[in-house]
Amino acid sequence: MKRDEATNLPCTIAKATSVFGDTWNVLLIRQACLGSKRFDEFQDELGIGRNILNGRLATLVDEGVFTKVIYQHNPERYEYRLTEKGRDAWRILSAMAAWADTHALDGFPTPLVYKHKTCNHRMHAEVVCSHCGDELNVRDVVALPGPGHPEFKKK
Amino acid sequence: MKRDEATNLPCTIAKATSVFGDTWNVLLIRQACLGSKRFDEFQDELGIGRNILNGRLATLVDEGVFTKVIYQHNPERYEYRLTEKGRDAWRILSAMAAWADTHALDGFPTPLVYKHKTCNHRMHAEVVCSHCGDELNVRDVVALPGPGHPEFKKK
DNA sequence: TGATTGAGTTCCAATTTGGAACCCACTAAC
DNA sequence: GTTAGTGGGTTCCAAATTGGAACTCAATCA
Repeated sequence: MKRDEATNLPCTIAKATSVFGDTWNVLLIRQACLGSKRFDEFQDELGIGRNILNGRLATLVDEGVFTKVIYQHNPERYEYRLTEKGRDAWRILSAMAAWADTHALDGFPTPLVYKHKTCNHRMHAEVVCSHCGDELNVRDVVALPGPGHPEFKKK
Repeated sequence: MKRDEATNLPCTIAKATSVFGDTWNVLLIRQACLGSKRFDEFQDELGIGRNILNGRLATLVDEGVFTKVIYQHNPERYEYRLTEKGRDAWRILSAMAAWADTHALDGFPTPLVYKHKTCNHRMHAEVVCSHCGDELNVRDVVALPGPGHPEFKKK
């Protein structure tokens, strides 16, 4: 099975991997969340090859994460802006940041800290239950077939 | 620049991509969160090639997401269990699930629903500010150089 | 007139995939 | 006591995907 056929598993996470299961995609979304918009900006900041960059931007536009917006005619120049889908991806990225801060830094100090403008405090992301607001742990969660599951009829 | 050199960017998200920036890694962690432990289980459920599977399991053990635990001598058989680092990755996966549920399903019904055993309710993940508890939006967050940032001295 | 900018595209060599077949140490079944 | 699994890999190879460098093209700048 190829990586992208995995998208067909009856699982929303698998669907998400078509966007997030690629380092460059994640980093591009990160840069965009931090304010980048232009081809060359992405290229300079990430050091990604121009051909690769071009391909990734195209798939992300395809996926609806970015839109191409013309900002100059003659010659035509486009910039890449996050859609709402793309902006919401920030939640995943900040969950990654929080995870890596506690688990992947091996004692090194964190390179980036985040501030929430709304409450004006330094913060990190927390992933909580939409019902009770408690932080999630694997062992407290059960997955059940939903209406779109192939075996849902089995009830 | 190669994908894995991106890990050196002064960014925790970039560090996280060494684990999450790969479809198979994400899917393997997903399966493990749902209960899988053995080589053949992973292989059957995901349809991943045995050679690829072997490589991914090795890197995930290396990254400290899984531990190899012997469960039978003669011949030796190992199973792959999530470490705490791996278990905490569930938060990222469930944030992905929530995102894909609202953005990547194109109106199809969701294949999987989640229940929180603690409060006994159907739920989805929400990503919130650790200080005020409000759901995060990109525009409300600023990133600032932290103690580990190369330009921190610039203050 | 000649450089520069912005956004790509083309080419090619090197790496990474994925599939299939093979291996090895045992155990169970006939 | 031979044959058929089982569990966890490894090897081989062809095909796809990378990444780097060079090239294009239209327009502007000095």
